Amino acid sequence: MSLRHAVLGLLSEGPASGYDLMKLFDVSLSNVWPATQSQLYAELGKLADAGLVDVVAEGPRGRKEYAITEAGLAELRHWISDVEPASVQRSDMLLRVFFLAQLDPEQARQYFRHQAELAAKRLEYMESIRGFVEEGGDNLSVNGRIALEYGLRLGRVQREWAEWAEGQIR
Amino acid sequence: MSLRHAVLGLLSEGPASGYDLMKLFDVSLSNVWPATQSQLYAELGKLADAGLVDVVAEGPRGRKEYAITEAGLAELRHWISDVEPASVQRSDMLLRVFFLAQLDPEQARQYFRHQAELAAKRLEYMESIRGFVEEGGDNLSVNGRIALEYGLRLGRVQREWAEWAEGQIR
DNA sequence: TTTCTCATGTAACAAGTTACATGATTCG
DNA sequence: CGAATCATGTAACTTGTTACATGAGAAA
Repeated sequence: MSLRHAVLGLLSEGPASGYDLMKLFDVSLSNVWPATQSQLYAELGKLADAGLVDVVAEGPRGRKEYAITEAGLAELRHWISDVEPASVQRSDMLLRVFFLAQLDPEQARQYFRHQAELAAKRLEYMESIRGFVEEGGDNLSVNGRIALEYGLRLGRVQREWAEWAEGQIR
Repeated sequence: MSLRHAVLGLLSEGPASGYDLMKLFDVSLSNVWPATQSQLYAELGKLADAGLVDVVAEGPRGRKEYAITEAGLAELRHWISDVEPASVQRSDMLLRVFFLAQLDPEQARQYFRHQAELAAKRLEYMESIRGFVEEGGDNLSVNGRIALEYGLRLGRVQREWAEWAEGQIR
């Protein structure tokens, strides 16, 4: 049920339309919780049915502006502090590692080299948006920087681990 | 389509029944790719329909033993070396971080403290299975140790990051 | 003989993906 | 006027979760 809370979280910063949320998602949450446009609109409908958000205004082109309700805020806070985050995170990158014996050693080393490169690229990307996010003083930016720091640290261990792993293949 | 390849990967080590695979999953892959029993049996059926595995023996209690086919091995190798792993990994733990402004500062610090503790517990758990996995000389164990090393390094940054983040909340 | 483990499956539902459909308004 | 952008939605499909159903064979 995390998409639901992602939407509630964005709306906790102020009212927005589905279209607004979509764009907001793309520049913020999509790195930790991707969502598609159709998923978003469907979720807004369900959220409204459940009374966690309200349609507070209707604009041109059928635009509907949503705002979080008291019940929605309560649900959001409850989710943040009382619900345990998922303990296992799926990784098809690590899944492949288990089966590397199906490749010959040089290909297996290549796999790790490639993962190291990808991690390096992600690091570069995160460094680049760091300057961009640096400015925002809003809640999302402040906490987004904490999340970004996680990404940076994660990227570094990924790169180092992949380099180490390459050396493990004899 | 990763479950499919997880099953192919396990079968690449030798024939097994759905029941065998289930137990194997629990002690190995479930940490990087959880799957339920019903998912497994369904996938085996689809895999057989697609000609990537064959039923090579039938035993007591309706037991069916599956073996990977040449086509299955080819598909597995192709997936490992030619298909890019997913670039974004969902994290509802990081998602919550974006919305921490909804809690008061002490609660937010508590959140990070709790995450640091969880990371420490996971580290302990991984240290404990490390000795256990240390022995196996089979392919799955050798590469499993490389995956485990990833888990250990990840756990350490998670703990350190959470401790750092706690200090960021003013 | 009763209980445990082995063993496979179905059904209902929730979540996520991909593609398509449609139309209003704004801007150059 | 034509193109870009704004704006919402539906449909088909795949993947994952939860719960239930059933029964054979082994061991106590």
